[in-house]
Formats: sequence, structure tokens, C-alpha cells
Amino acid sequence: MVTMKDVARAAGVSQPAVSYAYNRPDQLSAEVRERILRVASDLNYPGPDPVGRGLRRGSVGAIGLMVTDSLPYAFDDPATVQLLRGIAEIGEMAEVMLTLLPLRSAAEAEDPADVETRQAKMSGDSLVDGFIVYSLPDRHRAVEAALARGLPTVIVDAPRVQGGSYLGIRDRQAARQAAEHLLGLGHRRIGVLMDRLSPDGRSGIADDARRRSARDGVARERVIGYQQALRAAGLTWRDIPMVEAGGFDKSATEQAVNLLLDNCPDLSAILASTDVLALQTLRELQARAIRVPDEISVIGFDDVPDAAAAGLTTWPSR
Amino acid sequence: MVTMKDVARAAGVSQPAVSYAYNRPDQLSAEVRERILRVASDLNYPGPDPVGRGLRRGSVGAIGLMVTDSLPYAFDDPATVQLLRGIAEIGEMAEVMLTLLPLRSAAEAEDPADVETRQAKMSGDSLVDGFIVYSLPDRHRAVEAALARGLPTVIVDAPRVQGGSYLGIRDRQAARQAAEHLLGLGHRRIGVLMDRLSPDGRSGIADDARRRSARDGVARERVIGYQQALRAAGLTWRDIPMVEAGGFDKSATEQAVNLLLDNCPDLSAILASTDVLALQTLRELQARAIRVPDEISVIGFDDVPDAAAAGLTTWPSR
DNA sequence: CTGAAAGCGCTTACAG
DNA sequence: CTGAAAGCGCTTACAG
Repeated sequence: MVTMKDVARAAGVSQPAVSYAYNRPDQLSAEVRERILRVASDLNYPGPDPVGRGLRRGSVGAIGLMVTDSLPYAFDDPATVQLLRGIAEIGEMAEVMLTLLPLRSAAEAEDPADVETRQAKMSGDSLVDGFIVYSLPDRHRAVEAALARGLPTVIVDAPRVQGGSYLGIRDRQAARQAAEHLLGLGHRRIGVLMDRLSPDGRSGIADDARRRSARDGVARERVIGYQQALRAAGLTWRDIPMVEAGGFDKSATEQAVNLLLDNCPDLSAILASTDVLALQTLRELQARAIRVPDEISVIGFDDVPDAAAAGLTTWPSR
Repeated sequence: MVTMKDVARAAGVSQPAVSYAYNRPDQLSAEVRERILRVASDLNYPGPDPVGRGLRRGSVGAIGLMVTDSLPYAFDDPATVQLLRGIAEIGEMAEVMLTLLPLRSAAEAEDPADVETRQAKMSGDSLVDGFIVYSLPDRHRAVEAALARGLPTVIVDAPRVQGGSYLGIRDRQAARQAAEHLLGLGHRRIGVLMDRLSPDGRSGIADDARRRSARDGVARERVIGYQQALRAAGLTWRDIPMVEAGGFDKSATEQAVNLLLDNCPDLSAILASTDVLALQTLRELQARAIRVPDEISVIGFDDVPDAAAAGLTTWPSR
């Protein structure tokens, strides 16, 4: 590879002079600068190596993006895609690159502990000036490793931990309001649909122990919000059916909706913890020729673009 | 910031010994290694700095991803999202990070030349071991800058340039076959819908000069394929109406479809250069109560997931 | 305006 | 197994 040293030798100047030609044109006579750049071009020198520059400057011009626990999975969630779009837009303006940390779900792995160790290593190894963490489960080692580096870090939605800035909505209050909305309409036979309580690949009916052990911070807060509202209305929390989809993709949400509808045919309302689930519920109800909201009410969460198009009641509303 | 030197001093060993503690455990006695790691932990040393390591090793463990000319825009295109998912999946397996290069469209900028210069600079400045380029316009300076660095580079779909590996389908032949499919059904009054011929923000009816000057390599190839088939069938190319949407988003495609349908009410078939356009066409025809394929035929391109769900004829077929 | 020194944090070949 | 040297490619403060 061609380096500044090679260019300097060929141009008959010192190596720092070449650096000045690129970074501080005012420190060189126009004549010398031109000669240096001409020689550099002749040698196919692509300009200062960013790694050398990064080491010397102490910053690299990139932000690490830690998104859910698997990127392919993340793209299934419209709320995530919207966030990515927003971050990308600002990144463009600031000329900052985004480095995606591929953190696949440890749950599906042969050896989860090994996966988490390797993911922590990747956070430690990424060449970035800071991190944005989006909706990761509690105690994720990659987050701990990122925070340990002492770089500026913003956590969006979850986990809520010490260190780093936090940005998110009051999930608990919002969920409580969503439940209160249904209760206010007179509903008493209410079922709950959750994306995922913990990133361990489990799906199906979630009993009380499962609900309490949720490692996904956002899901846990929303569950608590639902619970508070339903209890305050005199309902027994353990009798409220809850189904966990285990993912955002179509087959996971489809199965969850069907499981809830099949097991609880007498529901009058469904609390869906995300709009993706709520929209899937609407589709399934239509397929079963069950009228919404005449026979059953559905409320979502997130306010994704498709929700408004489908006429869904969602929360927080725009 | 804590460095190896600090740890070494505190542990009473040389700085390289600290490096060995992390990278070559076999080179140290267990006792010394443990002491070093304990001291490191006490000092909150986050482990070897990746920039220093990258400089010394000559590689950083990241691949630069150059996607269309704007990331927010890219997420509107399901074909792009599918590609990103695939790359992310492999990246996870290989423990390679993906660095997204935010290349907003120069067309919308105050000073396009300035934007292209800055984008080229970003390609040169990114800390990566190689590049994946996806569907960028011809002569994009960021691509040239990436190739100039001499790093391994794979170009997907476009541009077709010297240097770097190429991966793509035969757009021209596929487009020709799509047109021949319509011609084989007996259609003669055919209209064409294109996403975008050049990344300059233009939209509307595309005359012959506009068609020929296309800077988007994929669009140009598809146009040529359509042209070849239609001419071979004895149709006059300049009389074939073509509308360019200028983007993938809903309002752009909606306007393009309406423009074509309003201007050419007697079409019997529509050649859509992407499925996003074809799907939008289906929606608009339904809104106008025009039956497909009884009154008008529509063929797409890309085979995105939604296409099959909509019963669209698309190309290349699965 | 020009040049040479120092050093960013690290890895690895080498000598002991 | 342990230690000290060299050097990865660059930027910047400093002396001339």
C-alpha cells in the first residue's frame, strides 16, 4: 500500500509536508502543495489512511448502532425501521457514518453464553466515537461492554441502566392509558398480546411467572401498565389471558393471534402491545368474519405509519 | 483514557505483556496474566483500543455498505431492505461490522458538486476492510473514491465499472422478456413506468433524450430491454409513453401512476420497472374500478415478497 | 513557509 | 515464560 512516506520520498519533501498538503493547505506554498498532490496522484495514493488518522486524532467519525438483538429481525419491525431512517438522516447531515453491530439473538444459539461473550467483544472492538443503543434486553453484555468503553452513549427505550443518556417514552403510563381506554368503553373480557417478554425464543401463553421475569425492558413496562389498569378496574390479573409471539415476523404474530382467539373465543377486547400485532389481529378477525369494533375491540401501541391507514386505535396517538 | 501503558505500570509489567494477556494467553504464566487482568479491571480498562489494534494489524473487522444515494430513501425500497437483511445475516455469522455510508442525493442539495466531493471524502475516510456497493448511479464519486483505496470491493447491480467484483442479474434480458410476455399476450398499447432514470430529482414524462441519458445503470438496462422487445414487435419506441416517478416513496409512485393513466386512458398493458410501481398501479386501478387483467395487464420487476401476495406477474419469477 | 520530532495505542518478531 | 524494540500511518506543536 502507498503511504505518506512513499509520497514524501517521491516528491522530495518530508512526510508531514504531505499531511499538510491534505489537511492544512495554508501551511504550504501553493507550488509545493501542487507538486505533492500531483505525485500522490501519480502513485495512486488514495489520501490519508483513516485508521492512522483516527489513532492520531482520537476520533473516527462513526457512531455504533446497536439494534435489537438481530438485524434481519429488526427490519421486520416498522418502528425500528423508522428510527433507523431518522438516525440515518441526521448522520448524513453530520457526515457521520453508522456502524451496525450485528447482535444475533443468543437464544437461538448452540451456546448462548459464548454468543454473548463474542457480542461483548464486538462492542469493544468497533471503531466508533459513541453508541446508540435501541431497545436491547436488560443485562445485555454488549451494552455493558459499550458503556465500559466510556464513549458517549445514548440508550433509546431500553435497557434503563446507569451510564449513558436515556431517551424513551413512559411506556408504563402509556400502556395503562391504553388499557383504561378499553375499560372506559366497558370492556371486561380483555386479552393481551405481547411481541416478546424475553429474548429466549419462547412463545405461547405467558403465565404470571413468565410475565414477571420479562427481560425486555419495554415489554415489561407495558405489561406493568396493563396490569395496573386492569387491577384498578377490579379484574384479576392472573385470569387475563396473555400470549407472547416471540417475534415480529408474520408467522410468529399469526400464531400468537390465533392462539389467543382460539383459546378465548369470548373476548370483547384485545390489548396488543405493538401495532404489528394489532394489525395482524385485525387481519385475522377479518378472515374469521368477526367485526371490529362491533364484536371485538383492538388497541395497538407505537403509532406506526400503517396503523393510521388501517384505522387502528393506537397509543401514543399523534 | 486508560491505556495499556497505564495497566502495565500499575501491574509492574511491560506494556506488551498486557497485550499478551488479552491476545496470547499462552505467552504468559497464568499467574501473571491473572494479575494483569485484575489490575486492568480495577482501573476500568475496557480492553485494547480497536483503533490502535486496527493500525497495527492492518484490518478493522468492518465492511462499508454504500446503498443507493440516501439511506432513508433506501428503506422505502423492499428490494433494498431484503439485500440489507441478507448482508446483515452473513455479517453476524462472520462477526463483521457493517458501516453504512450516508450518501444523500446530490440532486436535492444546494450545491451538488460540493455534496459529491464530501461523499467521496467519506468513502475515503471510512474505517473498513472492504466495500459493498449497491445500485449506485454511474460515475458516482463515492464509488470512485472507494475503488481508489484498493480495498476488496463488490458492486451489486450498479454501476458496472472496472475494478471490483460485480454481482447482478441480466437486467436487459429480463426486461426484454417481461415486455415480450406482454407482447405475446397480444398487447400493443403499452405504457412504461420507471422509478428513476437519473438521480437528479426529475419526474414526469420521459422523452427519448431523457431515456437515453439515464445515469442509473439498472434503469438504463431495463429501458433498453423494453425498447428492444417493443421495437422487434414493430412498435415505434418514441410513441411508447414512459413516466418516471423520481422515487420509491408513496407520493412519487402515486403521481407517476396517475400521470400515466390520465394521459393514456387507452393503454391495454403497463410495464412497471419495479414491483413497488406495479403494486401502486394495481392499487390505483382498483380505485378507478378498472379490472386487472381483464381491462389492463400489469407486469412488475424484482419479485419482492409483496408481489406474490398481490398475485402480481413479476420478473424474474421465483 | 519548511522541516524534523514526538507520539497516538497497539501487536509481533526477536533476543534472552 | 519474560522483556524491550520496532513500527503500523498519521497529525500537530515546535523550532527554525
